[in-house]
Amino acid sequence: MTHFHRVVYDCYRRLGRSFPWRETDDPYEIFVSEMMLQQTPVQRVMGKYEEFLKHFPIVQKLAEADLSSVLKVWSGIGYNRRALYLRNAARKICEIHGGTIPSSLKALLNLPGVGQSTAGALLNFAFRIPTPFVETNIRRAITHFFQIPGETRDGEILSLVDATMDRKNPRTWFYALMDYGASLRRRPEKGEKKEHRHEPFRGSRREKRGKVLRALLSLGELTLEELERETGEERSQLTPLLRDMVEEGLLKQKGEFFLVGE
DNA sequence: AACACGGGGCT
DNA sequence: AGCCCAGTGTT
Repeated sequence: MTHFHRVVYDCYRRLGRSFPWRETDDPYEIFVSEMMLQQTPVQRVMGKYEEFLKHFPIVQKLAEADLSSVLKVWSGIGYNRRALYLRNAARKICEIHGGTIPSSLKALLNLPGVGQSTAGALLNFAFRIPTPFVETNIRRAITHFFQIPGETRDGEILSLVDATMDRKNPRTWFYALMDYGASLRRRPEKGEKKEHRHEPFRGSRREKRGKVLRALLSLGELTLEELERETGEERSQLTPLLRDMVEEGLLKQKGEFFLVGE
């Protein structure tokens, strides 16, 4: 038990957070939470998580689901392509792994939408296999405590995570470490890495994509003309955007109609 | 290494 | 209007 451990665990006792996905041991339920939490505030996930599991309680149900039904529940969380990744990951889990969430890093990384961070989180939280990983709260926790520059490479952060993690209690340790990191928001160190800045959301291509998706989810299938009217966007803006969304598998085109699904 | 990808809440 | 927030896939 080092000083670092004492600080982190002490913080956890004082202001550790409780979430539905921290109460379950079901790897599928934890998997869903990790996919939702990518680049998404915890508070927002809280509002959708239980509803999502009510609609898709087990991985087989999600695997069978139409993309439109998944996106209807997902809508509002953001980064809609993650819903497609998640549904497709569920299919792959059913086809290749017999409906069991895989517990090896290699197999997890082969699932769509699962990278180093999500795979690491899953191994620790769902399977209690101690696995170093880096995400924003862990980065903040490590750079703050060890007083290293915010621009420090993930590789170096990762080796510090590896060197300091509590291998006997991986799940609790990473909850504690992430909560410690979360408690440090709002008072960044001098050299804190500036998260790459976004364009304004208003008027952005992202916003247009969101409008298109919402229109198609609520009205079914629409022509280009109808989409122009429903979203209030110009055809010249809509056309390339629709082509990309079809390409990504978010939308499908049947004749002159566009609809949600791949 | 740089980009694209949502959207709600807060100041 | 600008900033923040449990990353991943593509180019």
